[in-house]
Formats: sequence, structure tokens, C-alpha cells
Amino acid sequence: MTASALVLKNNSSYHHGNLRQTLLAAAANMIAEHGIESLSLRKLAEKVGVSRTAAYHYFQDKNDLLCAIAANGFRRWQNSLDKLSSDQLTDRERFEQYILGYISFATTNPEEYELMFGRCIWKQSKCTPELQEISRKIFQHQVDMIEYWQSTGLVVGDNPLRIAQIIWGTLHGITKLFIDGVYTDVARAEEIVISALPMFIVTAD
Amino acid sequence: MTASALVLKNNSSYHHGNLRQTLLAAAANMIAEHGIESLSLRKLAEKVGVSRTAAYHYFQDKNDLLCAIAANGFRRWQNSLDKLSSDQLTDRERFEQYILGYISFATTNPEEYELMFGRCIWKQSKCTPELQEISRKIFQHQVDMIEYWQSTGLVVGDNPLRIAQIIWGTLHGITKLFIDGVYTDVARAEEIVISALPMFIVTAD
DNA sequence: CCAGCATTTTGACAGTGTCAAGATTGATTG
DNA sequence: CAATCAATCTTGACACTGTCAAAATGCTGG
Repeated sequence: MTASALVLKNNSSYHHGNLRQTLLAAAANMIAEHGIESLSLRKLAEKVGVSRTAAYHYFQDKNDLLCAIAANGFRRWQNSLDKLSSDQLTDRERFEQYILGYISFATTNPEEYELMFGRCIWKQSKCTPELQEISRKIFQHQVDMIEYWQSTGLVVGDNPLRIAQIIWGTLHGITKLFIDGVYTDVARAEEIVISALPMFIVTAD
Repeated sequence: MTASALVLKNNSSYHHGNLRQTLLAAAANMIAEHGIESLSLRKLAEKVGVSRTAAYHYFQDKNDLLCAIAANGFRRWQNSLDKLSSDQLTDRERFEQYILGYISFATTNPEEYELMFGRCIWKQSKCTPELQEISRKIFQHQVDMIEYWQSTGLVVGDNPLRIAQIIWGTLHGITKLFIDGVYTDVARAEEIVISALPMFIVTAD
């Protein structure tokens, strides 16, 4: 049993402490450091100081664990969005901050982003009900935001859903070209997306 | 040795015939049918009727095989682009056909597209020189096309490279949201991208 | 104190990529 | 034509993976 495991252990009642939280935190760390594909349940168990199959009492399988991490990611993204609405900004400033915040979130947590919006979870429809719920809520929230900006005349187009899909698609695409390594210099993502802004805004700069 | 292996075998000189081509074709089929992540060298070998490690004489490792498949994909995409240039079209028609062709290519060969533009190959810089070469050429070709359309006043913006990156990002993003399963109805990809067209074209419809 | 239950471990299995060493076989050369 | 050679393919082995069944552990309520 490692020292770090002992540190994480003492705050709760049962055998190992709250293993579920510990596993989630450790897994998120490992993913952020070494990428999704190099996370194995066995290495995770060893790092936490627990047996190979201990995680199976809290997660149905590996996919279930990944969904839980993704759900946490959506919660953090939700917080960013909430903080954005509470800031005192003009509509235009808020729109720009939304765009920049999206890129910032994705590029500073690329592996978490991949988990949230990538094929790993969504492709084979192995999406947890919890994840389904929270992600659907956030997708809707984003559509609502853009619909609002459109209704005030800030954002172009006449079909609210469509323009929301296009803007999201653009953000997602530029983001992924960078974090997947097709483009190498991640720092440029923000520049590019700023250049794209005028295409979405009605009044020219 | 299975019957299908015998069929594939007789056309060439050596032991198994041209195993390299056979492996590439079979692997591409398996990937197209069941997805990248469910392709294993062992299942592939069995399907071709050959031993587990036979492929290692033609490919350094699994990644090398995937790169070869991706390179083939780029060659097919290159052909589409060449065919597009030879068609007798106005600039605007050609631009629209390029956009639609991109979506069409990606949605009819989603797994190949994922291989060509996804993290699997590019992320850990395990990109073959051959793949590096051909992909770089095509990326440049696409940038050149958009630069030309911009020089004729068809496409918006003042920085050619930037607008090329943005257009590609939008295409890539919308594509990936669909083929990764975040959006479920792939048929809608084309509609969305058509709605996005006016944003890139100078004169309104 | 002990029965029961939540929690964790051990053992096992099938599957994976890949390496080292051996077997096969078509081509080449004496 | 036969012996050698090198290209080609197979066998054996290893470490690693996810996951299941069964056993062991240890806290908690009666």
C-alpha cells in the first residue's frame, strides 16, 4: 500500500475509505497525464493501492468509469457556463468569452475533452444514463445561449438550431484538429477561433 | 487454411501470394465493418488464413499497418480532388462540390476517415514517413484551393491560411460530431454543412 | 459476541501485441 | 539437376489487458 493511498484513505468509514472518489481522482489524473488509451484498470488499482478488481464494486466496467469521469467534466464545464452568465458583460462580450472559454477548456484538459465529446464513449452507445442526462442538459443550454444571441441580432442566420450546430461544429473541429495532433501547435487554436468570430457576428468589426 | 485464403492465394508467385495487399484489403474491410478498435492482428490473420505473426514481415507493427490503410485513404481522397478539378464547373460550383464531397467521403467511410484525421495515428506522433508525405501534400492542396477561391473573391476573409483552417475546422467538426455518435443522424451532416456555406461565401445567396 | 453484509482479494480465463527461434519453400547458382 | 540461400511463414512464449466467480476480510447492528 503506497503512501498516497494512505493519505487518501483516512477520511471515511469503510475498509479503504471512499474508494470510489479516490479511483475517479486517480483515473482522471492518469488520463490527463498519459492519455485515455494508456489507462488500465490494473495500473489504476496499483496506483491507488488496491486489488485489480476492487473497482468493479463501484463501476460496472471500464466504460462505466470513463463515463463517470466524463460526467465530472460536464459538471466542470457547466460551472464555467454558469460563471459566464453571472459575469456582468455585454452580449457580444459574453459570446466572445463563451468561444474563448470553450477553446480554453478543451485545450487545457484535452483528454477529458476527448472523453466528453469523443467516439470512445458515444460511438458504441455505451453511454451511462447519468452521462446522457447531464450532457443533454448542457447541449441544450448551449443551443439556448446561441438562440438568445441570435434573437438579439448579435449572431447571424435565421435558423437558431442550425447556426448553433454550425458554431459548435466549428469550435469542435478546430479544437480536435489541435488536440488530436493533426495541427501541432495547440497555442494557435485560440487565434484561429478569434479569426472565425466575424463569420458568426452580424455587425462587422 | 480456409477456402477464402486459397482464393486469394493463387494469383502470385510466393508462398501466400501478395500477402501485403491481401492483409491491407482485409483489414480495411474489417475496420469499415466493425470499427477501428475492434481490429486485432490475430483476427485479421485468421480471416486471411495465415499465422498470427505473418503480418510482421510486411508491417513493423500494428500502427504501421493502420498508417498504410490511412495512406490508401488519402490516395482515394486525392483522386476525388483530382476528379473535381477536371470537372467543368464554375468556381462556386466547384467550392460547393468540394464541401459536399468532403462530407460524403467522411460519412461513407467513417472509420477510414477517423484513421486519416483522428488521434489514433497523429496523437503519439507514430506517423509513418509515407503517411506524413502524402497527407502533407493533400493538406497543402486543400489550402491552395481555398486560397485560390479567396483570390477570385468567392470566399471571405483576408488571411488565406486562416480561412482555410477555419473552413477545414468546420467541416471536420461537423463531420466528427456525427461519425463519433454525438449527433445520431448522420444524414443530417450534409444539410448542416450546406447551411454553413453562406458564411464562407462573399456574395449572399 | 456473532451473524450478516458491504467490501476487497485471489484465481482463472480469453484476448491482445510482439519478440525470438524454428520451419517451409521458391529461386539461384555451381 | 541438386545444394544452398534468402524470403516467407509458423510456433512458442511473454507481458499485458478486461472481467467473471468464488473466497476472504472486516465493520455493524442485534
